[in-house]
Amino acid sequence: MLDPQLLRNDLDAVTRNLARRGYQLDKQAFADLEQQRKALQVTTQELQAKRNRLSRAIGQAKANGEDIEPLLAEVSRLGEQLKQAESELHELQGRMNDLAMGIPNLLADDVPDGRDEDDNVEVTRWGEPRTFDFEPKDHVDLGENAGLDFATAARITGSRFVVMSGDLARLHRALAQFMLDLHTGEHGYTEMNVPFLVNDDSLRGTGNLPKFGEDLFRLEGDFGYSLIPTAEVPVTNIVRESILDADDLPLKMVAHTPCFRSEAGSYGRDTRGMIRQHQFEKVELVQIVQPEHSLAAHETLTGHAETVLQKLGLPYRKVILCAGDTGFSSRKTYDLEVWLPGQNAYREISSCSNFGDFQARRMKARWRHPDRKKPELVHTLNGSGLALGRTLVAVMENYQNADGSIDVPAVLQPYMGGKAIINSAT
RNA sequence: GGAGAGGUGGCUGAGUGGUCGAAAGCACCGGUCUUGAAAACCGGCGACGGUUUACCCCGUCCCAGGGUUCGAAUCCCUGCCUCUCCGCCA
Repeated sequence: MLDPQLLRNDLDAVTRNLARRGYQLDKQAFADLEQQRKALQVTTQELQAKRNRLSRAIGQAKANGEDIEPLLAEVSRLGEQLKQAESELHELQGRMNDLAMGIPNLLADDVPDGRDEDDNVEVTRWGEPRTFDFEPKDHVDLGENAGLDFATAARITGSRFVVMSGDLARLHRALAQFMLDLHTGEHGYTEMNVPFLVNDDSLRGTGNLPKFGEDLFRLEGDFGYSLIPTAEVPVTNIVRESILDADDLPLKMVAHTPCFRSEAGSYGRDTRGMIRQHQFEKVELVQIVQPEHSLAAHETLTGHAETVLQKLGLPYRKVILCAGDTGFSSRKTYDLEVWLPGQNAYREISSCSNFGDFQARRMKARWRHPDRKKPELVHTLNGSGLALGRTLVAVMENYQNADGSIDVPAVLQPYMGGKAIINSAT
């Protein structure tokens, strides 16, 4: 949510910034609502003040044994009027809140202009895509008889699921272990294990609701819960409705969770293989920081995700998302795109965002500045470190041999019982 | 699933219809004292919103949402959560 003061006092600047995303804020409608709100709130509060005064007078008169009938008569006339004003105000505030909850975050100044992913700007590139002396396969072909089974998953559940088995299942697990150990051991994150089902307040807090409900899997029945689309939701909401001390910050948390996405609206995209699944796993980095540190934290957090790729020896590039491609809640986002020989392209494997105070305001997540009295909003950030399914794909495709076997990257071998190669015919 | 108890400020915890936004303690902040610190003493100390240059003032908030009443932390209803006992269960 944006700062309501900013919406009132600098509506033009807000509108201009949002327009960069292609979001059109109806300035006039908002200004009209705001004017109504102001008038209605003032009269309502005046009525309330009068009611309170008279009620106190009744209490005193009663205590003194005086006649309270005249006072009762006066206050009874207020009742209907007040009830009316209160419910109108309530309704109006609800409408304004709904409107505010649907407005995306303001973009950081250095976010480049652009409409969609084609306008994202490359920042850096790491590693050289390997040149093969044979025609490299993609992970689907490589996994065909080696432990990636899409047909069985389709029978068990449906499309966009996979069954992994044997060494590939273990490699997938090894990746998770490796990433968790790296982030906890070298990057200073605390490992968290969190619920995979969340309530609507949490989803509103991170910005998945009210606008993106169709992307979620929602439970039927009495529980109004949804499957998490990312660990960002439960982990960030750890600080919802709390006031943190300055020395609690920064909070750096890492969690390995499954992620569930309906992928509504992406029918026909990436239908082959493991790139876009309804269920995948991810190691997620989340930071809760003091506002003045979020810019720097965004860079280091992205660096932590990059370190995973570097240690795995996977070529990648880092891009900054353009205005039109930056997510609803984000001020600024870097994507890491890993090289996939099977697609002959760089594909997203991590997304690292700075949300500023946008999520914090929705969550009422605050901290106390040691020199200032009032609680202030924290800043939140997160990034994939990394998406496991896609990392498995990247390892398979980048480390494949002509005979279809796959070398195990050195850093993963300890997690594979020392195995240096899998899917070997011999 | 059954029975019972309870959810009050950063924390503990009093408060069962009328100046209660709420006693007290802890924590925290300022001051006195001290070479310094501690202790002691004095004072301050909730959040959000409206109005305002500011002070003031006003409103809302005692889990959430409804209701009763001139007036609700206090009474009623619904939901959520916590604890205890029993049952069941990985």
